[in-house]
Amino acid sequence: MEHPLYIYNTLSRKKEQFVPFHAPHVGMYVCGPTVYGDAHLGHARPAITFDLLFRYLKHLGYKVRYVRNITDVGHLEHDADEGEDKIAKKAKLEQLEPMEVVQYYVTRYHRTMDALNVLPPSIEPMASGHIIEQIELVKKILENGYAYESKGSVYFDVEKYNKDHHYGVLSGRNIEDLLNTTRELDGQSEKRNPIDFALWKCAQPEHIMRWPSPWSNGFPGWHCECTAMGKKYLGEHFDIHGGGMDLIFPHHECEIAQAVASQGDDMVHYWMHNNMITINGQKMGKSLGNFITLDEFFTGKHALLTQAYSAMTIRFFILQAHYRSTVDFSNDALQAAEKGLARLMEAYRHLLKLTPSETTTVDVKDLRQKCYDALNDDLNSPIVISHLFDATRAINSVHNGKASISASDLDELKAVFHLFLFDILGLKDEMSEGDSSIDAFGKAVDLLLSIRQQAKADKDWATSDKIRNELISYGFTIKDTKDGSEWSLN
RNA sequence: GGUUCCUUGGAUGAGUGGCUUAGUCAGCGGUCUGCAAAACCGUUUACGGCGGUUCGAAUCCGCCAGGAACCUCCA
Repeated sequence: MEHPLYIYNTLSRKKEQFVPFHAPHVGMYVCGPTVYGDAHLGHARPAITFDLLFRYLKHLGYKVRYVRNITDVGHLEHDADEGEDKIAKKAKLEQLEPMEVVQYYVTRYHRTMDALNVLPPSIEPMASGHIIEQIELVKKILENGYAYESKGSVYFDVEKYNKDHHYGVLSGRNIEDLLNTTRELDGQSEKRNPIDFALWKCAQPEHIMRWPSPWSNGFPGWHCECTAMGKKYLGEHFDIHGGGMDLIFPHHECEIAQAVASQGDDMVHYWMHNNMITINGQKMGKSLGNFITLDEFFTGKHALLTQAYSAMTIRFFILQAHYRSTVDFSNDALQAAEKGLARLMEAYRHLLKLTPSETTTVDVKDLRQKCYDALNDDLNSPIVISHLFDATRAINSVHNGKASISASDLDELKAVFHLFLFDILGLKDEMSEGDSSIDAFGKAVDLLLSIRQQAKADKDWATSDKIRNELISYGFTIKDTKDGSEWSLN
């Protein structure tokens, strides 16, 4: 491979060449949502980041198995081991079965991901469907002596583990600091050490979600699901594990500890983490209450939003920043993204209609390679987009008759534009998604514009302007070109 | 307090030792146009502060200032 793919590995804090364990197969696991609320802008970040990776790896010819879990049990509020289960709390609040809450939000999550053109993963396992695998994991860790039972619950013995291995490899922590900074919380008497984390929790009498186990009727600790399900579907060693940066500690750190404690080594080769989306410089998050759901973006119904933003605008906005940078939300930034995206899409529509010439005066030769180079450099989507904007300038020049392009260059340009814009970046042209009623509607508008064209030819400016101004007042945008008028609906 | 990271022009957001500009949005000037819009061309403002390494630093190192994430659930 001439220009290999490099990705940043959180474990080494370096960009590393991507070499799969068993090419052409690639195993990829990404932490999905806990389904007790609607997805917000922050959830779109990992979904889109790893969708880009998924699409690109497939394009490179890999056979990718992409596992993205749904957390529907075991994720507790307030404190990792003492709080109330998030799903159960929501269920109680709304007087529903926990699984009704899960079903409701999973359906809505899928709909939102679909709108963002995020491809479904290969497997989307639920934690509650893998209790047996998680119990097996806990048993194994107990057998190996890295866990202990206490009042029906099982805890991971971090101090013991740290004697043989390093607890903190991923997050760059060491156990002394953790011991000094871990908060003292109520009800931790079951644990030998405050930094120990739960592998299995004995359910309180009022707790609805519970399963039998050798230790008690209870439920698995949060970190178990990813270790158990990753192993089940991707094997003891797989290539990529992704998620948000906020999961590095404790979630992913604990996953590593669980893997090492159960099988002797970590399962994961490349740990990848997307950065946060901020709002007024602060992380957008559920606990901070400063989040805006994706549905609210799509409808514009939120106090902080001055307008609605399409799913593709959101996707483009996210792809315009590198996934390891924070990105700050603002209406200005989103409006800029909306306009930029519209320009790209319009260029693509122009591209399809260009007629080739004998000679080429625009340079399209290196475009494909430049885009590959950008992606190979740790998925640098903003650079890919900047190259597509360069191409946009060339396309518009030809469209305006100020430049020419040969048939072969035109074909190449079409192929490259389509490949990167649609197939890999996963954007789509929301204007051109027509059904028959839209088609008929479009033809009617075309007819009006052809009447206007005739009026212009007759220098009947009154009629011409009336048609244009009325259409504009209905929300259309009218653009006059050499070959007639073009329209779009805002 | 600890760990990790960030600070680029009016707004966003790449880049990482010199070679060629990131790009987008906004602004300004021009071309085009019946007038506009769009498009195209040109263009203004920049690398937090101080010191060091170097022939040369926005880019490496140190210190300082400011900010963020994680250390409690969070994508």
